[in-house]
Amino acid sequence: MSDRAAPRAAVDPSDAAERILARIRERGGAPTIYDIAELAGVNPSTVSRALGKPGRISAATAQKVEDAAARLDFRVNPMARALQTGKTRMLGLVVADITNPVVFDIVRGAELEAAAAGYTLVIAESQESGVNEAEAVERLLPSVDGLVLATTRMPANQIDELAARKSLVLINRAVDGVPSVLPDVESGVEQLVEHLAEHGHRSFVYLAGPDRSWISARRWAAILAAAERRGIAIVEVGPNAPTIEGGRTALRRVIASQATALIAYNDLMAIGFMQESAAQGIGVPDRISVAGFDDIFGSELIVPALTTVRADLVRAGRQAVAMTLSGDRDSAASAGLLPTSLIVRGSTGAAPRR
Amino acid sequence: MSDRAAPRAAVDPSDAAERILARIRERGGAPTIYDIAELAGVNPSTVSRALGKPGRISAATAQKVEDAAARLDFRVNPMARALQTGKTRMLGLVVADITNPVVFDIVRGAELEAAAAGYTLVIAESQESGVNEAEAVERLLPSVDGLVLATTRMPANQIDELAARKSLVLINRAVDGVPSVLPDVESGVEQLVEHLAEHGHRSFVYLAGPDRSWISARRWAAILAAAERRGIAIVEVGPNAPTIEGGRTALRRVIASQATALIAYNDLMAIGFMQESAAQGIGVPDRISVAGFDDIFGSELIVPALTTVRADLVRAGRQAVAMTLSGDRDSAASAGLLPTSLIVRGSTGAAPRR
DNA sequence: TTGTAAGCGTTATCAC
DNA sequence: GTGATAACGCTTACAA
Repeated sequence: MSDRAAPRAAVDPSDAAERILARIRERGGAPTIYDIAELAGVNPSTVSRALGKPGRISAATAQKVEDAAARLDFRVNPMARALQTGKTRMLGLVVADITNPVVFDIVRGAELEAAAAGYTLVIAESQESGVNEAEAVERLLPSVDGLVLATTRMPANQIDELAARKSLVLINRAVDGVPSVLPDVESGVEQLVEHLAEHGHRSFVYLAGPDRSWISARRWAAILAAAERRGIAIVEVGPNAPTIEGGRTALRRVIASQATALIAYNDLMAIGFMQESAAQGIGVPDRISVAGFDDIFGSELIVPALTTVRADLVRAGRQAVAMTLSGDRDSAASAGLLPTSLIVRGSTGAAPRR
Repeated sequence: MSDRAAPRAAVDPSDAAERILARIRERGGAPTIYDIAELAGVNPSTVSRALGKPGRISAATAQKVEDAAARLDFRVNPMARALQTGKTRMLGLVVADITNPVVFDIVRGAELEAAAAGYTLVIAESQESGVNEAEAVERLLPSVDGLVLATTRMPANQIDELAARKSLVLINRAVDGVPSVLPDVESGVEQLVEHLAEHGHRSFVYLAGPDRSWISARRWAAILAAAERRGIAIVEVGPNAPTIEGGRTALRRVIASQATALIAYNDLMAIGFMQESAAQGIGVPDRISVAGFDDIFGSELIVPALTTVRADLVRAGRQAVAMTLSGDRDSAASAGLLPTSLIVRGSTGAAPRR
């Protein structure tokens, strides 16, 4: 081994590091691969390779580079990398309303999956407005490698256009040719309608969500079909705001229908409806049974606790991100539907006797 | 006016646009300022100026550039801009637990303010773990211009270090020399303790939050002082997980203390405690009064509804982002404390007779 | 007011 | 296996 140090290499390496660190501090920036290259005595391109693709470099050089990088506390500049590669390693997630409990689980799932893949998640809120949503999408688009739209309000053609530009995945919305993560609405609805039918209910109201909500239409279709199959009377009341307030203000119209069971577009509306019922002295479930969708936080706190159709939203978030990253359009079909299940609680019971 | 077109400029401008668009499509990228420059017949730097600093360009040129940009559907590449300027126009927000309702409002406030300032908000979750938090911060750091840490678990020295590197603002945590947004704990606590005292309570329990939670310690200190001032007996029970489960498992220890009023670190714990009380047949507020902090979604749903100390968390989020952007350390002092207020609901009532 | 040219920190394409 | 060099798309002195 040529262990004897070359006489002219007598510079104290830790001194060199100090000198470089001082220079970095002085220019007030972060260390770059040039700094590392200098300290390790190699070319910047070698540093890039050593850090980026471990295989293609000699073990000795790789070690030198890694040591130098650690010594200088180096982190790659994501902007510079993105500029060169065209990949930002960021993902966008657009949701309608961050304060809606339904969204939390989606966000968490997406965050988990994104972080696991080394991606950074950027979240934007549309506040239930299509215009805001389009703006948010435009703002995010140049910075992200892919986009997840949860319960989007955008028209199908806009979505198509978007999908052509970026890897795009939809949650709770189907558009031909665009990958999406969808709950198996039928299965949960079937259980719910069966549960209500068993309790003697022969007349339902569906309290619809917002006007152009794809998923609200989807739920309505499933409920309608299941009710028809059993010869149960059903009407759709709406559209309504998908909020507590939306549920509250619908009370009178629902009661006027003389239905004995209410299925709300989501738990928030069901909760609003129940609050207003309580205020008006209308008994739940004695006078009317109430059910919702989503099983949000709060559904088991309210009295009576809310019967609801739950979907695994954390999984939806994870899956959407995974699909966005794979960029594989065909996986959309193969992904299948997310299972849903009925959670029976106190807000549903026997239909009142005529 | 020299209105007559120069003979050699006879190229159909819309043709030129088509040609450039085709080229862009072919190379599979987004339009750049070079494309605009070509179409508008000016230099790229002029495009940059026209788009970036409207004042410093002739109206005619500015118009040409804007038209060309619109025609090509141009958007600046944030990465390229960031690389040059060192500013990413992104802000990081690190929260302990996205699914904790307290966090929603902070997120929404931060999002609102960031969007208004043209910044993009990047959210990371630490899942209540200091290690995860440090990781998330490191991951975010190179991509953001500033950072907001909500209820951080990081040690003060790490926070100091961070603040030296980036514009940093804390929510619900104070560290010397680092700007922070803090609630006026004393005022809300004073109201709460007074409310309980008026109802005859002479013995309290404070159900503490996590071990190193600065804000839990803060609340305890305020409660302790207010109780002492009135000669009310008080003990701290904990630390506990700041969750429903944390509240549930504390029931026995709280009851054993024979206190007549419980103040929980947050609403989640208070709700957990009440759920377990109900399960054990312990009446709230007949046997023990319960109060929390935060006024989360769900606090008014549970029965009895929860008495709680509310702070304006949306405002906290907004303010934190605004402070991060201003980068003004002194504004920390001038910002003052966020007002808090007591929301009295059914979970607190008269102390049981001895 | 506008053009010229350098540079931000990486990665990719060549050579050697 | 490693070094030189040219991009990536934008901003910004400095010239003109």
